[in-house]
Amino acid sequence: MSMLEKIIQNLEIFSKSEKKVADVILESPQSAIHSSIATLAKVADVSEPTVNRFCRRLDTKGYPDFKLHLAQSLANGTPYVNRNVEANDGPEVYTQKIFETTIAHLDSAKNSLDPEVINKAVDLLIQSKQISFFGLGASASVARDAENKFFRFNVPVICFDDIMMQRMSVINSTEDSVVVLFSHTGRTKSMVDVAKLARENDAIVIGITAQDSPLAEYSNLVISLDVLEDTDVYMPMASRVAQLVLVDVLATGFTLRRGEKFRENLKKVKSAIKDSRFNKID
Amino acid sequence: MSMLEKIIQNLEIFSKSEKKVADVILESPQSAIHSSIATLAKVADVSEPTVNRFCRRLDTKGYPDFKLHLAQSLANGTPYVNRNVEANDGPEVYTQKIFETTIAHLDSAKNSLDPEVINKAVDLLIQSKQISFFGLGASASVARDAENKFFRFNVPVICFDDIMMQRMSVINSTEDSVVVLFSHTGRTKSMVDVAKLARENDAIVIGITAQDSPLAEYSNLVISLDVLEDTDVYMPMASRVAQLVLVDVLATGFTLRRGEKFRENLKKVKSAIKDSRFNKID
DNA sequence: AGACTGTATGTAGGTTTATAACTAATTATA
DNA sequence: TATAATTAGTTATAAACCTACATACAGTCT
Repeated sequence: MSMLEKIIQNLEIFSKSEKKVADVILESPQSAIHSSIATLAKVADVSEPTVNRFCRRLDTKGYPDFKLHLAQSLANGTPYVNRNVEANDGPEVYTQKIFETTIAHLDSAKNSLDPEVINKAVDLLIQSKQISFFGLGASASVARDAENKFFRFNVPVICFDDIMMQRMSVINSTEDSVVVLFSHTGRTKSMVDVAKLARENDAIVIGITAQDSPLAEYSNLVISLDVLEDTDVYMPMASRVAQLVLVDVLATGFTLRRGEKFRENLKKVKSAIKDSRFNKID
Repeated sequence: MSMLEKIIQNLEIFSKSEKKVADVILESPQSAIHSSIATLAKVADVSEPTVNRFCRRLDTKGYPDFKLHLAQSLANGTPYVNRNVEANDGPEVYTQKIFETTIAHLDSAKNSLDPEVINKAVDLLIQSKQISFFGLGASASVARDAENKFFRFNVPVICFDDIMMQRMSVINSTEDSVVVLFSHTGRTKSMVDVAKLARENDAIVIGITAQDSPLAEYSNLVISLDVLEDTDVYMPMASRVAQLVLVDVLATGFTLRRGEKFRENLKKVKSAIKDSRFNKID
C-alpha cells in the first residue's frame, strides 16, 4: 500500500495533532518531502516531536525514513488510479484519465491472473485441431483480434460475432475443438447457450469471463480478469483492453510452446505482409 | 530518466572518488538510501564532502535531496519497461512481461498525444454526418471496436476491413463525411490509396498512424501514437492497444461534447442490452 | 469529589548529519 | 618549470533530528 493511502486509512486513528500533520502532508505531499521536520511542524502548527511520532505511528523509523517512503509513493509520476471522467473535463484531462484508468486496470488484471491457468489454456490451444473465438458486441473485436493473431500461426481458426453462426459452428465440434468465449460479464444469455451447446458436442470451452458467472459454469477453463469497472455510464473499455492483452499473452505462450522453428515461420508470414507496403526507404 | 540510469550514464564524467561513490550506490541502491552521508562515505572510502559533491553533480540540492530522487527511482515496484519475451520464459514471466510492456507503451502513448489534436478530431467527428472506420489486418479489430462504440451514440457509422468495400464506400463521400483510417505504419499501400480516394471525394480523413508516413500525407488530421515497437518477431500488439484506448478517448470526447442530455441516451442503449442478459439476482 | 493512571503534546538539550569554507594535493597547461 | 585548474580532504558550523523530560488533559477508581 502506498504511504499516502496508508495515511488516509489511518486518519481516524491519529490524534488531534497528528491529524493536523496528516492534513498538511495530504494537502501537498510534494512539498512535504522537501521540508525539514521543523518547517513541517511549523506549517502544521505542532511541535517537532509530534511530527516524529506521527512518522513512527506509520511504521517508519523516523522523519527522514518517512520522507523516503512518501517519496516512493509519489514516484509513480502519474498516480494510476481509477479517475472517472467528469462532465467538464477538457481534452487534456480526459485523455490522461482514460489512459491512466486503462493502465491501472491492466495492472490489476496482471496481478489477478493465475499463470497456471494461462499455462493450461495454452496447453489446450496447442493440442486442439480447431480453435474458435466467439464474442458479441464489444467482445467481438477481441475475438476478431484473436482470430487475426492465431491465423498467422497457421492454425485452423474461426471467429464469429453472430449468434446463429456461433451456434451452427459449435454443433460441428469434436473433442479436438477448443472454443474460446469472450464475455466480460459472463451473463449474456446467448453466449452461455453457445457454451452449453459446445460442451454437449464435446468441445473444450475456455471462458474469458468473470469468475462465478453462468458462462464460467459451462467452461472447462475460466480465465478471469478481475477488472473492477464502473459500467454504469461509459462502456466496458478497460475490460476489453485487458482481454486483448490476455490474447497477446495466450498467443505468445502458444508461440513459445511451439519452439524456435515455428517462430521462424512467423517471420515468413510477416514478410509476406511486407510486400503490400510502401518501402520505408525509396 | 531515472536516477540510476543517470548515474550509469555519467559514470565516465565522474572523477576517481566520485566513481567510487557511484559504484557503492549502484552496488546496492536500496542500502544507499538508508545510509547517512557519513556511512556511505566510509563504505566508498571517500570523504563526506565528496559524496556531497557527487550528489550536486547529478543536479540535486545535496545528499538528502539525492536520496529522495534515488528512492523514487527505486520506487516503481514493477519497472514498466519494455522487456522482451525470451524463448525460455515460463507463463508467469511472459505474462508479466507482456502486461508490463503494454503498460509501458500506453504510458508513452499517453505522453506523446497532443490534446489539441484530440480536440480537433472530436470536432470533426461531431460535425460529420457520416463516420467511416477503416482498418486492415490487426487494425481491423480496432476499426470494428470504434464502429461498435460510435454505433451506440446513434451516429451514422460504417466500418470495413475489406479493401474493395472501403474503396467503394469512400467514393460516395461528401464533405460531411469523416473517414478514420487505422494503420500503425501508415505504409500499407491500399490504405494510402483509400485515403487518397477519400480526399478526392471531399471526405475529411483522420489518420491514426505514424507521423511522416505516406498515409499521414493524405490525412487532414493525423493522430500519431509514438509507440516504439520491436516489430520484428512478435506482432504489433502494443500499438493496437494504444489505438483502442485512443478510440476510447475520442468516444469520450464525443460524448462529453454532446452534453448531458446525450449521456442519458447512452444509458438507454445500455439498458436495452441488459435485457439480453441473465439477471445477477434471481 | 479527589487522587490516580494513562495519553497527548510540548520544551529543552544533546547528538547526529549535512554542508560551507578552507587547505592540500594532484593534474593539466602554457 | 611555473601556473592554473581540478580534485579531494580537513575543519567548522549550522541545520536537522531525536531523546528525555515536563506539563496538561481525560478518563477511572476509591
